[in-house]
Amino acid sequence: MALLDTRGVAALTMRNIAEGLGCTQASLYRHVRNREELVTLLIDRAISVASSAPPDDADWVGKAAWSARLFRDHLLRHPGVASLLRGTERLGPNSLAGVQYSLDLFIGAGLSPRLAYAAASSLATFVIGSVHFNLGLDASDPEESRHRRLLYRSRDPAAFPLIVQHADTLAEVSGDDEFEIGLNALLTGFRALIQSPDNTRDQDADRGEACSRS
Amino acid sequence: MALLDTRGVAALTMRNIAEGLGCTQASLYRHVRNREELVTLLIDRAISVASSAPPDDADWVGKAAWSARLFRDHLLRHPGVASLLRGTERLGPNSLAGVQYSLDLFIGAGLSPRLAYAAASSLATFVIGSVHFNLGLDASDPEESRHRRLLYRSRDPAAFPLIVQHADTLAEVSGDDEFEIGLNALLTGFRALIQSPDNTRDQDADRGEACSRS
DNA sequence: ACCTGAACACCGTTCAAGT
DNA sequence: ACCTGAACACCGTTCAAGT
Repeated sequence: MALLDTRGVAALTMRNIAEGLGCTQASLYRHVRNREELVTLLIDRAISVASSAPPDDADWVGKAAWSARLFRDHLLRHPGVASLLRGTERLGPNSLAGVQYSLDLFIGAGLSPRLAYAAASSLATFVIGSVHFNLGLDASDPEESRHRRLLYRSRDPAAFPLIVQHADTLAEVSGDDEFEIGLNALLTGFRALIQSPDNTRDQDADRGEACSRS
Repeated sequence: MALLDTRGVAALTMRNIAEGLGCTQASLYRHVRNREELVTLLIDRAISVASSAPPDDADWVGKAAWSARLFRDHLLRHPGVASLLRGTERLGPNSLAGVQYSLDLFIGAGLSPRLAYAAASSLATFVIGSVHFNLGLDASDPEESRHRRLLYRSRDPAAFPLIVQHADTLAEVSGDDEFEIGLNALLTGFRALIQSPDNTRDQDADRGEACSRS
């Protein structure tokens, strides 16, 4: 039932689902406990993406970047799916397949299982967050840049001097640009993590950075 | 009206808001067009966070990390706010103040305005996405790790060998760990971006606009 | 100008009653 | 066992009518 692509997330009601399946809304509760459970099942099924493998001659950075772009493109093509993605869904089989793949990649690159898991989670967080950020904007794509330029230009120069000064430049930065630069930075950071000592093996002794919170 | 903290996002209905304000639901539409407009106004007001400045003796990496952690802690303390955050809200004055601050930081560090903007956006994307990922989990914090361990352990070893093999290690990685490692990687990547040539000035900016200034 | 009461068209969920 | 019809308690939004 990935036909929320056609009418959007707002139309994904129990009544509409039942109509599409040719039964009444009450019947759905015989197969599913909540609407939330139905959504969880739907989401995991909709993430049958990373099936196409990255080019085999690429290094691990290239493969990670390739998969991340593939995942992002898939979500951008199916905004309804993306708007339903929360963090609780790491349990479905398709999500776990993604975790398994990432672990394989990052452990093979030299990270400890712990760091590989954290790196994979960070990457997924960034990809999903990046799509969330650009959800309502792609529809108004041609107007979007102009709108942002006008918004930035008309701010108070005393309060936001840099925004006003560079309004034209900032307005031209697309969601793709942001994603590519962030993706690159993340992978560069992972590579640095590998090259530094003490991180290829797991020892949860405190590292240089202060990780403590209040 | 940040009293969605007490009852959660599901209770943020026009009827409840009106009751809290001592009027009827219909009256709200005299001051606001949609529920969405009300939410947008509410969100920007709820992001009056970064008011406390980072320590002045830190370098730009330290300041960026400090602000990112501050923002994340604020969102974790107010889950209702975080669950309403989408990407469309960069227009409010408080959000723009965050953009202005980040631009100041990254341009001062040596990035071009374009890259500084993309870096700031990536960082915000990561912070917000990280909070989204951990939203429903912090409540069940004590049980969460055990639950994940059991889930990972019971998977099919043929399909998810690495997950099963390292189940105990992976289950112990907390949301804080993931965030710290991703944050570190992002900032490391930004630093590498600065040190590489050709990035401190804007290449494809042929316009007369000055792109770097004191 | 601002507010009210009442309605409209929805929503998720439940439940006795059918077969 | 599975489905149905009808109801319940909500929701966002609108609008004639008040003051």
